[in-house]
Amino acid sequence: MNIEIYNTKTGRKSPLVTLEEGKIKLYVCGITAYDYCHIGHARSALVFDLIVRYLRFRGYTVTFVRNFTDIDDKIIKRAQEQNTTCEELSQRFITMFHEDMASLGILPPSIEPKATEHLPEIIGLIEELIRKGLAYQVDADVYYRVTGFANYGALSGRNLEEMQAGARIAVNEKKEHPMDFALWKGSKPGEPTWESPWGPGRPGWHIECSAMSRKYLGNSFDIHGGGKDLIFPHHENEIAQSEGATGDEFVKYWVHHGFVTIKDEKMSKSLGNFLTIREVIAQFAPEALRLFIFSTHYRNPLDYSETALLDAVAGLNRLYTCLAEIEQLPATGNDQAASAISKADREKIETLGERFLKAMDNDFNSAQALGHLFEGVKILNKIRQHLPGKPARLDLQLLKQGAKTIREMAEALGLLSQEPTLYLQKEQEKILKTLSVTPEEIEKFITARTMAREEKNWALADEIRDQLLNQGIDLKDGPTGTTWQVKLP
RNA sequence: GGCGGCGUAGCCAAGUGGUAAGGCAGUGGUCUGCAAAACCAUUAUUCAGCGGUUCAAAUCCGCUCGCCGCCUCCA
Repeated sequence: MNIEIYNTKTGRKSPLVTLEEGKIKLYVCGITAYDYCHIGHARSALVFDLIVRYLRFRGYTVTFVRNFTDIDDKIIKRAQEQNTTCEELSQRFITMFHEDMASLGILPPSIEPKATEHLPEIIGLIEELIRKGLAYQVDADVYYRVTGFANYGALSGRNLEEMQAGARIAVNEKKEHPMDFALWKGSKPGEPTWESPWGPGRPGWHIECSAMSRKYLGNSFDIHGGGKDLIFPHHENEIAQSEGATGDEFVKYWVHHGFVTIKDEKMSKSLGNFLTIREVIAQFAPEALRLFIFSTHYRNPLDYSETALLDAVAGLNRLYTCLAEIEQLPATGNDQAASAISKADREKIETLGERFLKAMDNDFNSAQALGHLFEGVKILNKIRQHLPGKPARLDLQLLKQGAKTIREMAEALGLLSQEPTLYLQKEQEKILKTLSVTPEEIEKFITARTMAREEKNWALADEIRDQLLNQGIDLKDGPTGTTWQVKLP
């Protein structure tokens, strides 16, 4: 089995062949630190968390670099508005970002470089480009000369003529070509400044990623990722800078994920339709958000809604409930009894792992992979439900093995890592806290109801039950008495 | 205007040439005094529409309609 990856550059899926046997070098464009992260950022982080976890699960050694843009126009503007420094502002939101990532269960990258800590590398790279005739200075600015790089537009499938025809950008008279972009910007008064051969200034946006990826991963590396909106101009410009300077192929596989939408529109600040990670996880468990995001293939758009998250919570409960039920099965079974499991079901469980891997190997198709897991749950539940009083040893073995496989596979996605019974208990407690009844009160109601039931006063018994149900408590009459549980969503 | 993507059941979503995974909701059932919970079963002769290629198409090709994104900062 081999992993296939969709490459934006070729527009096709192709087998993953790494530059170095068994090793993957991965660079992902991180955030510009000037505001709270929204669920679009969460998707980005989760998608690459999935890719890193899965590649490691498949045996690769992954070096994962994700940068912070901590100097840029937006940061300068926001810092001025808040009457603070760029440094303080960006550091504050980097801290917030780390908090968000921790609560989402995102594995930390191997390296998290910041633009402002790599000025020597950035300046060096710009000098290299000037030397090669791929950049030129105008006043205090330095621009990249796009006409000097033959492949400009190859990643995004455009050419310079087309881009000019539909250009919505105001032409900057200082530039040789309208598509030339800034590598270095001379600073205006009051802005953060670094010394450079072109006078005091600061780096343009794209150059930092070229400089930092080269420093930590080399001239060529395996995978570069980000949101689809970064294809142009950001990643196009990175290629021009890096390949222009080194002459080597910059990146082998370009991986871009789709957007999170709300009511089918891209989340954006201007539309005001974005939700922060904090807002969402205040309402829903991070693991449910993870399941929700992985339930669609990473390249497709994903529409956020409360209903969709509620569905994910229900799905998570289903998975954990199945695992918890199987845990409670007896450890030993009847050696004499014949298996009560059909051949088809046995096969489905036995091939679950390989079917899961096949789906994930196919461009990280987590939606399909999760489908297999849910199918496994369905079969496991069916088998367990039909288990005789003294189940066959073989059948118990299959159930336990199936549950183990489901957990192992799910953990490769960062899911189902909690103890199933503990998870369910915690969910109960969490909801119980929001209800208006206490466990003591519930017990009192149950005692009263049991008396009513003994007197066959069904009307009163049902009234008590309905009352509790209204408050979010389900009663369950069993052979050994009445138990209760919080109604899960 | 240029480039790209999408349209599969009430909703969400896989499936990219061999006869429609999975989840949520609904319905029926097991259980129960009746319920609830849990579990099981079931739910698309059909994949936006119309043509074409093929023994065979949701999958390939063409056209039409609808939605979205990029081309400016953006995950």
